[in-house]
Amino acid sequence: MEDPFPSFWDHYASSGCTLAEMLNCADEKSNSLGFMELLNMHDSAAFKEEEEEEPSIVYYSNSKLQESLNAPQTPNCSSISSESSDRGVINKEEEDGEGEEDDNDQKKKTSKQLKAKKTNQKKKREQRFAFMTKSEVDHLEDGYRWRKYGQKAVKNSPFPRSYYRCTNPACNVKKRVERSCTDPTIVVTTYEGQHTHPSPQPQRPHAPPPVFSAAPSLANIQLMNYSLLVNGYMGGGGGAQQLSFCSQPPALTASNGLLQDIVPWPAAKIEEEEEEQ
DNA sequence: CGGGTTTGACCGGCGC
DNA sequence: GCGCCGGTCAAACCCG
Repeated sequence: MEDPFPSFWDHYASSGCTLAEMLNCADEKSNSLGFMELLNMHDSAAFKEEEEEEPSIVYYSNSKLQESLNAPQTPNCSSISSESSDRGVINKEEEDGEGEEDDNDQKKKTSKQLKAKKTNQKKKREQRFAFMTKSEVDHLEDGYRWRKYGQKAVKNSPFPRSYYRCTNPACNVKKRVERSCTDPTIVVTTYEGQHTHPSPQPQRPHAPPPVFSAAPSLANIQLMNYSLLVNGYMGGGGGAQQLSFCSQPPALTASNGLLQDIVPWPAAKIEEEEEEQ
């Protein structure tokens, strides 16, 4: 089969940068394109159609890669703001200001109901983007600070799903973290929304110069999915399902830093696990 | 003491 | 209508 998405990896191969660096480079470009945005801009029209259903998934195979992404992955995106506005976000003060109850319990209930209404009105979801990483830790460092606000058991999965929210009060980006039910080493991270602030963590000093003008598309990056997703790796439990893949791995070599970490998922392992089930 | 995590409860959506 | 499930809240707790 042909590689339908050669451009990104072509750029990559000639850049001498790590994948994360390339993504970060893009983030630093004048257009303020970041990791998330780069991914989201893939066929944006189609993505918008899908954004309220399932996120797209990118698969990274090594925690090192993830660690290396500790630069903004969910960057500022002014173009999204219009979308946010039509989400009908309710000003909290406005909502809460409808009268103060003396009774705490009633207050509590009222507040919960209001919140429920809020979430209801907020039904239009933010742009979501999911990717998979092979990592031992659930919560991967991505340069932003997150506060865990919930954890739920997931049906058809022995692993709970954790809910995180960006600690910046002005930023309503959320992310969900769960492990693949079929392989505990796979962490599925789903981002929702766009950060409205820069990453609190300093950029790495040796950030390389931009090396490509054309931002990689989601499809490009999904090249990394190639072996995992062929096998329908997410199983039934994960929430993330718009799996796509490319039959051919990008022409990666082990010579470019993190790239060596992007290894094809061992099909044999998957087969083993399927036999176990 | 402030910030983050845990955890049980609650709510809405959805399928039957 | 009912039950299941995902998502969220918030009090209690933990930790540096």
